[in-house]
Amino acid sequence: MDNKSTEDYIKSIYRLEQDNGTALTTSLARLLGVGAGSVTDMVKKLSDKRLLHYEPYQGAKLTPDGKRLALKMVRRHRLWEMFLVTFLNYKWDEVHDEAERLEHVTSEGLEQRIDKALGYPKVDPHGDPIPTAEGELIDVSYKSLSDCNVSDEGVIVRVSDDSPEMLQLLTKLGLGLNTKIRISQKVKYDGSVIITMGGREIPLSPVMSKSIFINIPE
Amino acid sequence: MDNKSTEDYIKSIYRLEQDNGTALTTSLARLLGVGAGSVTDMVKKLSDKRLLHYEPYQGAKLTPDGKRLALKMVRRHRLWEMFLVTFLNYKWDEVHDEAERLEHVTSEGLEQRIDKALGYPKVDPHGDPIPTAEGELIDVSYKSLSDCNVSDEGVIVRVSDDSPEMLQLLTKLGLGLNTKIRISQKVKYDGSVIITMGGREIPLSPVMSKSIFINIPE
DNA sequence: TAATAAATTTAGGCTTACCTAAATATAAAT
DNA sequence: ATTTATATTTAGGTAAGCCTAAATTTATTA
Ligand SMILES: [Mn+2]
Ligand SMILES: [Mn+2]
Ligand SMILES: [Mn+2]
Ligand SMILES: [Mn+2]
Repeated sequence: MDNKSTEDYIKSIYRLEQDNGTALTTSLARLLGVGAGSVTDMVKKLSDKRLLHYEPYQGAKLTPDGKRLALKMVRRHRLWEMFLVTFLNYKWDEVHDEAERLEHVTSEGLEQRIDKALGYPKVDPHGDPIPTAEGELIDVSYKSLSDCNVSDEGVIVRVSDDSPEMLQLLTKLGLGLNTKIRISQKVKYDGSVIITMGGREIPLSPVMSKSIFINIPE
Repeated sequence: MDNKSTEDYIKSIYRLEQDNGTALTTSLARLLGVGAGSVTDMVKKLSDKRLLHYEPYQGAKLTPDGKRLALKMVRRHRLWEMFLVTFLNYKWDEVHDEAERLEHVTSEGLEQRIDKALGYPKVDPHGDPIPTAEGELIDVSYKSLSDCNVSDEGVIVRVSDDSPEMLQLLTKLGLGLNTKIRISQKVKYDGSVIITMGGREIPLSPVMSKSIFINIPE
């Protein structure tokens, strides 16, 4: 009945299920940093608790209860990230690990007070939407730079938050949420994308350009 | 190697050792809400980790390492309490349980930022001193109302924080930190203490008067 | 001092969340 | 259709942190 493990498993399963339709054992093991055998064990337990459906060899899918829990944890994680940035002067590359721990010791009341103190924010410091208290997640599917075409223009509305190093690099380049940029060239040779921002040309690697999302006004 | 248990044991041992010179098994068990046998187990493990000295039947005493850890946890606990009151509008009777959980997921950096955001506070919302980052605890030994004499006068500087109910009652009576009061009568019959505060007379039970501390200017 | 009571430790068990290695199932390649 | 490779599950174990009940030690009282 450990909170932390259950909650982290459910969050990871949620993510994998969103991306791939199902959460396979090995992907989960990699994401959680545990052995495959451990995952099989745990997934069975979570299935007993009716947080997910488990079909041997086919992976896991969350039940409504599981999804509710996942969204609650995502909400707490993102609220904490926002809170740390807003009230404690954290940078956007420093908040993930802290939130990863704080999310598990957050009461209903604490969640509400953080939400209120922040003025009920809609997105976290990386532009990821914050699920509502009722578990609604507004699915904003922005285009990543690698999916854009030359001369597309817009503001950065979201960046992938899985690498602090990448976030630091963006900061160094002067790129952040709300930065206005334009796609000036797509390099076929290596998949790079070259953008212009305030007159400067900035080349971005394929991985980088998959991690940055912009909103293009029609 | 769980953090939470280790840290809560060490904190409790610290408290018992301060009060009684040693932390006996049964007191610890009562304080932590576990069985006596469990305490014996755990105390041996903590002894192996050199956080305390354990003499069978004689109880436990913290080593310097143990004391350092205890003070670190007390510091984090009290900083969190102060933070919740100052930034999230918690009342003084609502912060203890939250802090009890948050203290275990607090990195060095988070501790520092909370400290800074609060302007390096010296005491928590109950008037308890906050140990410094270096582990210094200024020992302020104020007199409890039950130790005062009739016509003693001063301001409330500390209240015991182990009962939310009691804290709520104080609030209802209009008593808080910095409230100026005077001892108007000591009732021998039942051990009550009657105080005056802003003209009003307020009777306080023996337990209550042992829980309120004032500073009497010479 | 001997008997009794209270506190403490020991012994045997349980659950959770891990691990590793062996067995098995599924998918890919010949 | 086999063989081979990969993914997954099973089996057997471990360490924490807890429990209860029995044994033992220490303290109290007669
Ligand atoms: Mn987490
Ligand atoms: Mn984020
Ligand atoms: Mn605690
Ligand atoms: Mn306090």
